[in-house]
Amino acid sequence: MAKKSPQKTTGPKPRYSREKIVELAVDLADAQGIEAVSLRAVASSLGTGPASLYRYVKSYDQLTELMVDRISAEYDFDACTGSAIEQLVNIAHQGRGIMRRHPWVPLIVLQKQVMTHNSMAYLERGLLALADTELSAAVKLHTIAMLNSLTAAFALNDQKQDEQQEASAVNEALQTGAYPQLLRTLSELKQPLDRDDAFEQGIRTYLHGIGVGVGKY
Amino acid sequence: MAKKSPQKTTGPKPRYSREKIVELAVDLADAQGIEAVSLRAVASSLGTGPASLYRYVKSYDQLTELMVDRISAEYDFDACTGSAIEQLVNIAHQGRGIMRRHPWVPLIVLQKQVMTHNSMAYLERGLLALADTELSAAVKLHTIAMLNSLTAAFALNDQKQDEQQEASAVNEALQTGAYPQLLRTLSELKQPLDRDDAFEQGIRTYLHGIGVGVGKY
DNA sequence: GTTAATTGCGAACAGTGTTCGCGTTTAACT
DNA sequence: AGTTAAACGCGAACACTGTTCGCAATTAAC
Repeated sequence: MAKKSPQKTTGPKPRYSREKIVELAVDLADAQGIEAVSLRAVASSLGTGPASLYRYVKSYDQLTELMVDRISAEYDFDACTGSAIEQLVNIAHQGRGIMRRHPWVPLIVLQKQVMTHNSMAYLERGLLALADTELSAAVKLHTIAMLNSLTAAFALNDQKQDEQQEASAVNEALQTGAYPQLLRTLSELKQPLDRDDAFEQGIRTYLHGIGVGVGKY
Repeated sequence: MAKKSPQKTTGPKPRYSREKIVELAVDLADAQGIEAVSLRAVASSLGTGPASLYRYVKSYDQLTELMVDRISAEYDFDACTGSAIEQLVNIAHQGRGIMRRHPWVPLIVLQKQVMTHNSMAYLERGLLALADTELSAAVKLHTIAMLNSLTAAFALNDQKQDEQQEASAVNEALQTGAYPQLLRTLSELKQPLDRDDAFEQGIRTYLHGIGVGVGKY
């Protein structure tokens, strides 16, 4: 029942480690954005060249998956109590926090099916919350997948909101009168919308619509 | 009231055109994926080098935005009738079809705020559908943005579903007993879920939850 | 005919992920 | 103790990428 050692026989002791590499990559991504995470940058922050990393990581793509897996450890699933909906909302809320701390996460989880331990634990915990519902297996899986995707999509919209630059070309186009509704709506804008509320309400009603809330507790 | 000509005075006539470039780029992306769309590839399918494209396009990023703008012309907004929800569901349904034909679209719209003509027309049409509701301006804008994001997120999940590879490492992990819910749910899977229905229902209940359906018609 | 603006684009630059091959280290097996 | 074989470290190179520069060619206006 050894953990993982087909043979740990010969060869020099590894000078680095997968964990350390992923940690440095995450730090780099948090500090300077995911586009700053190149194998060269990670390797050089480790004091070596890019080729060395391939002893610990199969490809750049795998590195990004491992990065997602690492931050997925930040979930605290013990804190999820209450009804099925309440548990899932809690998970989503935590996810939102995580994606705020690590803005590069949403794009990765949206495009790749990450199947590493912590990501599977996320799935597992979501399914546990749905265990007592009447939903079919297929719907359960779909629900958890969408929970994660929704959180990510929302996080990306937050980012777009923050870095929104009003290009003068857009303003010109608005003045042509081609977009009356848009022009009017923009002029009616007063306060900028509580995005935390909108998120929680969006998640809650989405889950309710799927039928998570039928046999509530 | 000339359209756009500060001066169209001197110089040789352009040999190519922005439209043709974007068209070729879209064709390439449809046929071989967005990763096959490099400036070199587009240029060479045009019979020239990459530097030539910069007379028509500011950057690779702008090219991708123009690509999205081009496929956004495939929306038929005249076909949207009925209540506010019904109109938005129709738009979302069209978006789903578009993103199925052009699988590279979701990732771009999720990460960039595309503000070109056809994309603004999408926004405009969505706001028109919401014009008679009691929603605040901020909520209206947020609703249309989420409509687009939801469609894209769903499309990406479809893609993941299709190209899902069962890595043997994952199966091993399942057999360890660390993920009982996941194991059980996967074994209970019978039919694979009608994703078209799930999409439409998801959109519909999401919109309803926001309050689009209150003053229905 | 001169001038000035615009286009086409080869060449080069700085960057990327990835592979190869060789030297070195280590442990196991004679 | 000597041999063998597996694992590690990593410089060098490869095939790409987006982007910039500079200059020749073209065109229209003065």
